[in-house]
Amino acid sequence: MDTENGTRWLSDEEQRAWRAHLEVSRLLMHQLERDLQPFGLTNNDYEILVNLSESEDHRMRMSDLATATLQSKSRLSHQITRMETAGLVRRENCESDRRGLFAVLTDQGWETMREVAPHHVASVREHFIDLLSPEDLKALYAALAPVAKRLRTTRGRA
Amino acid sequence: MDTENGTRWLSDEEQRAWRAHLEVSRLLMHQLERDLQPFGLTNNDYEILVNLSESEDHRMRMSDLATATLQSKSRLSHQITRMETAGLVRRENCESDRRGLFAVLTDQGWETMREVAPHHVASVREHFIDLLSPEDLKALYAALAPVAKRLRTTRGRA
DNA sequence: GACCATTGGTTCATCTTTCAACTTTCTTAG
DNA sequence: CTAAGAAAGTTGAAAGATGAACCAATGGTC
Repeated sequence: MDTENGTRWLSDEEQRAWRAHLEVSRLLMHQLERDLQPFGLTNNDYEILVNLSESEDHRMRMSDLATATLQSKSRLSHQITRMETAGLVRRENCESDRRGLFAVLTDQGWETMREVAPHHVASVREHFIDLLSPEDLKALYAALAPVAKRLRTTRGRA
Repeated sequence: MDTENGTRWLSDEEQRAWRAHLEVSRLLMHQLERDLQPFGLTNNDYEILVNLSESEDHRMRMSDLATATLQSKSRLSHQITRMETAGLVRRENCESDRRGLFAVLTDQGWETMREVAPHHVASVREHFIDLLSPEDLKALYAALAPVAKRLRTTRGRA
């Protein structure tokens, strides 16, 4: 116990690591968002496109997509509606489960992806990856992977 | 060049470090938000409270607060309005610059802070800090500090 | 094979964020 | 001194996010 009420406050080392993580994650998201802006995409849009691009037949069930992108069903539904009107994606019925829907990449969506991906990767490199040494990368992954794992399982309640 | 069009795609090592960072930052924010919810605060609220608590006289100029919390003036203005109606904060005029305003912590705001902070720290420990070894912490900071620095200066255009 | 809890998705109301327009005060150059 | 421009904040409308309520379709189970 560090203080009279038993709270274990953060040490300086802990504090600065924590604040660095916080600051980087926010600034980085903003920067990536800015770099996507010229292409008329948001980070959310892009993430959906990535998921669909990497999937069998360029399609995913709504629920799976929601899980993969860590969004609520509701939010994803709105998001897909927007992307649908933008022509990047379309909804398609599911034969085997008639409640279900697929989100499917359109040709235009795929074309957009092919055009934008290189710029996005460049942006990730410029603002993050290329600023880290190979050791940094290893250390980062080693440190964060367990955190991610725990958060993933904790999710929904702890 | 890795491919015909000259894009330097991410290696597996790079990819997984990048995705780990991404995943942690999102899950973590959600978790912290959930843990603040019982106290009726959002992450944004809490961050404002922290900034004001740590400031001289528990007050900050709106612009400085906006900069410190990486928010737009507009967003901060709305945010403070909400916190003002919640009784956590009040606006006060600035003598020396009559365009300016201070956001000032109310007694209730300070009391809230004293009550909530221990829980928040516990949450940060449980979901992040305590999952990292001292070496992890050092490595994390060493890796991220330069990234943060660059993003901070890059901000607004690159 | 009828019932009921689950699952998959959408919708509506509400709250938050964003963006551009606007007011007031300050600063500075001439 | 004064006019032009910058800086500090606010405001309002439009877009996005959240959460609860809702409607089907499914999958047991008795």
